[in-house]
Amino acid sequence: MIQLIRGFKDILPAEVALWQHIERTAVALFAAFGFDEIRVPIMEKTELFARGIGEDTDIVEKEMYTLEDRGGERLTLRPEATASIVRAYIQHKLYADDPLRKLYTIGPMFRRERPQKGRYRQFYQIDVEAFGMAGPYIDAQMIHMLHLFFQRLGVSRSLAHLNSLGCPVCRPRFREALSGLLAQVEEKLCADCRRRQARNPLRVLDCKVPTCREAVADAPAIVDYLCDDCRQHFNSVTESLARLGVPFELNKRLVRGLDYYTRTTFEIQTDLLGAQSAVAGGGRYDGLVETLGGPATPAIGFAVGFDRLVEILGQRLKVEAPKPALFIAALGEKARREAFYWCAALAAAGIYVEMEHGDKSLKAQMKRADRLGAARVLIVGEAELASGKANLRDMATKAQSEIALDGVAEKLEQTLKP
RNA sequence: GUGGGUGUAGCUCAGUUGGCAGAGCACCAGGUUGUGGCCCUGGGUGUCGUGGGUUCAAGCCCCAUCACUCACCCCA
Repeated sequence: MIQLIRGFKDILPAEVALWQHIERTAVALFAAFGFDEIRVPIMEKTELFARGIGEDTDIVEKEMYTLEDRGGERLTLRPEATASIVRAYIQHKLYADDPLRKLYTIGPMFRRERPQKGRYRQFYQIDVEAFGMAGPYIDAQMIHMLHLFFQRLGVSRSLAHLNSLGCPVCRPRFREALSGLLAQVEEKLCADCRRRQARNPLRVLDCKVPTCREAVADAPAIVDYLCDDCRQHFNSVTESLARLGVPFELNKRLVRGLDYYTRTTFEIQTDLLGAQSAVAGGGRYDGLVETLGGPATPAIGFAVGFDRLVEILGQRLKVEAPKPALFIAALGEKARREAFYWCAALAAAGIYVEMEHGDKSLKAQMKRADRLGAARVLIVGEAELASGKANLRDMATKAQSEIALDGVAEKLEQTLKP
């Protein structure tokens, strides 16, 4: 048997209702905040991600699905959506009409990691981006919207973690101070952190090895090194969140793995997913549009881990399968033929009807009608075809009435119309 | 990429010292010659993940491999 690719997943009919529910909730909420949907390809030139996400990140270094197409071009299945949306924003000059653009997209992403709970090689994200707004209000609005989204879905046990990574003015100062401390405690750091120390010292801060945590316990906090502009921006964001009633927690260890982030970064964390605590995350990336060849444009975005959300909600939220308004129990080939056309007519009229296609006993057909939760059953056999009248049974009350077969589809449509 | 755990029926899982492949639920049929749920009776629906090896004999022991899973790592 051919099995699906490791780390990939089928979303079976039983789960799809929940996926659609989440999607509808998102779409309605985002629309109210003025976000438009954009759909971008799942494959891009490798260079886009290398430049956008950063050559030194784990994603680009070892997790991308990259291939050479028949023309020798290097292509990559997208590991995230931001780079594509930024590319589209630049390529189609979406800033020309109005530099302020609020966009979202929903779709699959690909990263070749070792699968585990809440982590797949093809996974889905709801990705939201806002371009052209430099001020702190959009930061607060995004986190507020995310909060409302989770609230509407009934996600409990989750909290927004918040930090600021500064800007090209103040981050180097912090980096230097941090490097100074790391040099002092180098012997206590794990091998990974010693490697990080040189290339990306900020990452040492979110190492989970206890000895590392201890070693950097009194490391300087980046929020203490922010320049005046960044400090003011960050204060304003936290004030707005407080006033909007969004619960959050400052987390000076919140460092994110993509190079493009500046200033505000945030994550929604939960303890319901084992080691995968982040169910949504994002931040400001004021330099990315320019890096990718567009005009200098401030921007901020976040992504929600769709699969993780499904996992959190899965146990709790049950969406009922639709039940047929009618089941036609047909006995004999002639009756089945008529039933087939009645079903077709009713479905065309928007009424959900089921029938039995095999040569089954009435008892078996009644059983199936019951299992499907059909409200009524139309029973038609040789005798009914001959007399021109069939029985219509109400499954709840067991009451049965006669219905003339002449123009029966139209009559049923009237009776069953919601 | 590293480490641990698990793979037996559609699902959840038993399977002793190596000796005929099992249970519950689900499903199908019948009890009722044309009427659902409850009940009764009957039916196992299986490449014991896969491929080798040891053995008279392997679901069980050995090797390899694949998948799932948890953790590291990373992130959504």
